[in-house]
Amino acid sequence: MKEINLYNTLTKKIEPFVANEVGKVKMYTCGPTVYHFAHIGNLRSYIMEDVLEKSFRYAGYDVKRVMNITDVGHLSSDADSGEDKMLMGAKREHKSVMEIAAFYRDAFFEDCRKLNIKTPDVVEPATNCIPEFIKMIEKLIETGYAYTAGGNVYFDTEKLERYYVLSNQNEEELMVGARDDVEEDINKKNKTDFVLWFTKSKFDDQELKWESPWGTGYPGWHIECSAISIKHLGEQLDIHCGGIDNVFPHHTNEIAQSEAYLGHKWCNYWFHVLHLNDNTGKMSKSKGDFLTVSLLERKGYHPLVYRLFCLQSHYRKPLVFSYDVLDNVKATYEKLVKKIASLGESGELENERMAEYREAFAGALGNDINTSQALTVVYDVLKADLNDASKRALLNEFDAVLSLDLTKETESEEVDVRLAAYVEEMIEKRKIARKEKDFARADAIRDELLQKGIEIKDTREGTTWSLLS
RNA sequence: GGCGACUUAGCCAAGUGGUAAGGCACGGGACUGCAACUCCCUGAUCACCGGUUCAAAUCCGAUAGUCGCCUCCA
Repeated sequence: MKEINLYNTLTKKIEPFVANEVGKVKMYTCGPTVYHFAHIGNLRSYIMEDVLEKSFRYAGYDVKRVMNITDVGHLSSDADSGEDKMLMGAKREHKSVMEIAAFYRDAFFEDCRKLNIKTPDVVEPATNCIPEFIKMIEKLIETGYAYTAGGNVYFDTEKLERYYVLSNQNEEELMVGARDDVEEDINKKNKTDFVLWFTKSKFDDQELKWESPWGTGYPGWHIECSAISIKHLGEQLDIHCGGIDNVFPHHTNEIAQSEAYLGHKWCNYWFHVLHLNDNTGKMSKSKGDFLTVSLLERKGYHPLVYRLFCLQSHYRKPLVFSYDVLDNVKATYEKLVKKIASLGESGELENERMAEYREAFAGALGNDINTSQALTVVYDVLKADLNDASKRALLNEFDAVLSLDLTKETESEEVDVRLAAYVEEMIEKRKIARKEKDFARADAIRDELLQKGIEIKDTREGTTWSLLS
């Protein structure tokens, strides 16, 4: 097992990762609220969490990873006035909530597939776990950590010795109206209390409702993650991941309710990915326009170019998106893949000398998932005094974590036979023209092909052609 | 108002006390009818000020700028 050092939001320090159970990592990820497409900022988190998971596996750990799908209860505000995001999505598209959930869940995993993000071992929709939520809330009421008011069930943050474990907030200084569209919920005893179960939502058209001891209603957002994590990973969690914005209140509330419920410490490490910004600030779905993977594809960027864009930076740094930088990364990616493709297969594996690079790569990952440094090791390998077979083998191992399809055989696309024949004929004509030094004609042929989306290149071995994507 | 993060060449970025990795772009060169590809060469004293130290991009303090969170958000 190789050592992994991680920044822990809980302690605000980089510390060596020590699992509860030797060699095993129990990992939980806050999944998407499936009311709309994911934008590339959302996906930055999932890419970096994917790298984290794969880094653990590379280091020799056995990982069990769980992710929820929020398909109910995520309101636009935690106050009772908040509107359910799922319902907003359904109204917007004149569909049922279940249709919306299914559609955007599929879209999310399709984006993940394109970005080589591994699907977690367990993916659990919140609506599958209503009995677990109810069980947990019942115990919290029994033990005095929760109360009912105005028909809803609230968590009583005053009962905790320490509520702000992740962030150094001061209750007196909290501004409830920091966002001006948020109304204060008058049922709460403390302004940091949060809803565990809703029955009195003023939105009577809420489609999804369940029976509960407190009346027909639906669960709050925070309870989902706690209950789903405990359901699949038990009472001890090694690491919990999410976007930085979840530190407060979502993760703070998760800790509050989970530890109140369990009666002991719950999760040792908290991993948070910083945001992707654009030049106007944070990317946000509620701003209107947002960037999606398919939009990048339509603009001619392979999704893995975006993955590389993320890996080039560090997960704990704010990253600013721009097409200029993406163009840069696109060139980097294409050069890198081409260079690797030109490696031969010859030679016996030089395991002794490969060890140095394996260590450097593992060291970069173990250094708080320093992906930028890990990429440098890729370049070091390419320049190393190793035979091609050894280089290939190393890059193949590294790609288990980087997942950039570095060594993937570029499968020759099925090309229409007649098109191929036509292109070959044109190339032959151009060859003759070039021989006769009729370069105007040669260039005309090249332009004609280019207009049809075919690019030709003259190499020492002759002229090659490819379809432009 | 409170809490927190960041600031290294045109851009991305490594660096966790011993005198600045890597990548992309630009420029120069080789190759080429030209172009593309490929190969070679080329650049910074680390936001600013002060301090600690034999030694600081790296530690401490102050200043400035950028950004995030403070119940929509990954």
